[in-house]
Amino acid sequence: MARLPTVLDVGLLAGVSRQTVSNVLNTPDIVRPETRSRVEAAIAELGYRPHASARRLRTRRSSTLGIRLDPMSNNGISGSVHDRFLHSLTEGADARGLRIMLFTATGPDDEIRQFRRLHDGADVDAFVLTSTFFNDPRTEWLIANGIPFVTFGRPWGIDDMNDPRHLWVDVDGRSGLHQATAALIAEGERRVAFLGWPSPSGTGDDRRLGWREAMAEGTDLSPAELDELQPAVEDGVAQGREAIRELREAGIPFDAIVAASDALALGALLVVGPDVPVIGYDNTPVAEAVGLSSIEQPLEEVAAGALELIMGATGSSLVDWEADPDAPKHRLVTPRLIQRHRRIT
Amino acid sequence: MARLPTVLDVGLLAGVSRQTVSNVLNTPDIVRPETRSRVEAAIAELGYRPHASARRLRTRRSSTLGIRLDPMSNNGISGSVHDRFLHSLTEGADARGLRIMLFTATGPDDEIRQFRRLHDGADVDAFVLTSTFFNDPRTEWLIANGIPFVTFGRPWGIDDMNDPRHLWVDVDGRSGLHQATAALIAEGERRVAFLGWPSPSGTGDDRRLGWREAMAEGTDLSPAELDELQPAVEDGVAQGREAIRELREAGIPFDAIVAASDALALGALLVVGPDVPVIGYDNTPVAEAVGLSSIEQPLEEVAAGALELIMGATGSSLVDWEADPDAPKHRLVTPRLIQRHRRIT
DNA sequence: CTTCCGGATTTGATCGATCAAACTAAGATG
DNA sequence: CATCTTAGTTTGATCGATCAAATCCGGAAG
Repeated sequence: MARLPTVLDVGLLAGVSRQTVSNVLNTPDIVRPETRSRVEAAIAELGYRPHASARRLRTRRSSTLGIRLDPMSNNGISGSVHDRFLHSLTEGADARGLRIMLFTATGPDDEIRQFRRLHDGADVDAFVLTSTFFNDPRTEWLIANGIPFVTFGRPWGIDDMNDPRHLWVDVDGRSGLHQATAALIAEGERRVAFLGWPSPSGTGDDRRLGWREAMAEGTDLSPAELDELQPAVEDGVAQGREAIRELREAGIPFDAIVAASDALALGALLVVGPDVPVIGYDNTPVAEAVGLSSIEQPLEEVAAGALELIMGATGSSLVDWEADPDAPKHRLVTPRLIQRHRRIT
Repeated sequence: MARLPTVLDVGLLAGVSRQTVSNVLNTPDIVRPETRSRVEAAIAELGYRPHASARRLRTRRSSTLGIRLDPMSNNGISGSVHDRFLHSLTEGADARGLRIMLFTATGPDDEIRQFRRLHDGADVDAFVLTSTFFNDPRTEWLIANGIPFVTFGRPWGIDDMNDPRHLWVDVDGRSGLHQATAALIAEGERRVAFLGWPSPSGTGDDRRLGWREAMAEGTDLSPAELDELQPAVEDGVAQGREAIRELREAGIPFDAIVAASDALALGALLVVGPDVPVIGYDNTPVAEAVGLSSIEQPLEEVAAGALELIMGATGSSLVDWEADPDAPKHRLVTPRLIQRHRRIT
């Protein structure tokens, strides 16, 4: 195979220098229109493609975002969330001329090792983190090392959610649970239980709060009664099933259930039978398949928001925070309730 | 932040030249052990990381594989297959010092455009393709342009499945359906229907064949009777439901169903009730959640196989086929049946 | 008519690594 | 003792692009 054409070849054909070709590619507005079109014709004729590595070496920018592929999350049910987010992110990145590079890690420490490797090797400019948790060492490390990143998930446990060095996008789970709970109350249910995760869990506590608020607004249950109606277990179908079974055996009556995840909701479904309404969270394929109502997260919007925060509204290079301190630093998007009718007993 | 250390800095500290540092990194065996450990100490002390782009520019190798992120496949149910494959692939790649770069495309033509962009830009060395289909233009183009690739899926519709220029790994769906069908026959079922996809479909026809063979071996049904028992519809829960409904309305009796996908199987489940056994394909989270028996594809093995075919048993650079014409060119792995008991009516 | 200005373009240097060839020193060979 | 070999290491050139500074040129200003 012949050598691929370079800026020099294009320049020779168009009768200009390499730099002018480079200018046509990067700063077209400073090139005379006539020259520009001549260069563009030459590019097309030769089928020229810029050599990404050469450009990266010189500019010290990779135009690539790194993202860790989650370890097959728990039961696989909510894996579709990460999957959908990743897909939207890749599409949005493509549209901006960015690339997405994947990696895996065995835990937070290993992930930090990967951060260093990929960043120092100039493989990626910035990282997108998912599943943030309390006192996440990853974000601390990235901030300390001045490496740009954006998280899908709020900086739970940090005093200042508005730290300008920590960009984040998140879904307002509190609103989601509020919607779900309010919808059940509107249908006449009174004792709506919340099947959630053990505290502290940023996401879990936030969702629980939405439920409590809706209950306080729409029912006359006392705080003590609410406390009884909020079993907390690790995520999973089996765990959800057991939790609801125990709630029932403890003699605590409930009319309906809202859950922190579809996996928990499914576990609940397997216990309560068709007459007790259950609402899940994440709107996974499983929820759709069994006819489970669920909260849909607008992941396209989350992905678009992540890109906007880190690369600007339409840019393909990092936003310079020093220069533009007023740029937005986070975004909270609102999920919505998807109502379905049941197909499982 | 200070400038990152380079090979030169490491060499200065260790008292050797840049090239010796490079040799320690790439061909350690030609460096005197004593020198090597001195260099390694310097590397550790400075926290040196090779600049990936510089290396790529010089070597013309990116040590990166490109893979298209599938457009949210059909109903999202079987999306988990691609997801799991991608995960295994990324882990295997990490272990070899390779990276995975994602991209999306709106269709085969657009995907070919991306191939050219990523390959000419030296972003990736090779591609991993999924979901191959009849007369796939992508593989033709890649072969014509001499770009290395491996497919997850056989080259359906091509005369020569052993074309050494087309590396592939696939799961033996025929064996999977044979297992499922034989298991049902062993349990005493006789009229086992096959709910599949319209022909021609490489994967679909292959799976159907496994069913027919098992039926021919284990029952006395005539070919004409079998023809009646194989409805074919596009993939999807609704389509599966309708197909089985029509089969029933047509007055064609059946005792059990094997399906070409979990989505179709789930559709069937919604019609037949708890007494008719149904077996799906892909062992998705949905199957697990509703207690649907299904065929599990060993995706770790598929991913490992893909890497081995293209990079050699443990290598991190492309296998040179000219030099080693006897290297394996494809691999067929066997799936296995997962038996469950039903949770849906 | 000369000088200055600014837009358009070109030239020289550089990013960080590896390749290819040259060099060095110690041991083997005749 | 001079020459050859070879393992180990160094030097010069290069990959393809962009940055920074220099050059060119036509028109406005004095």
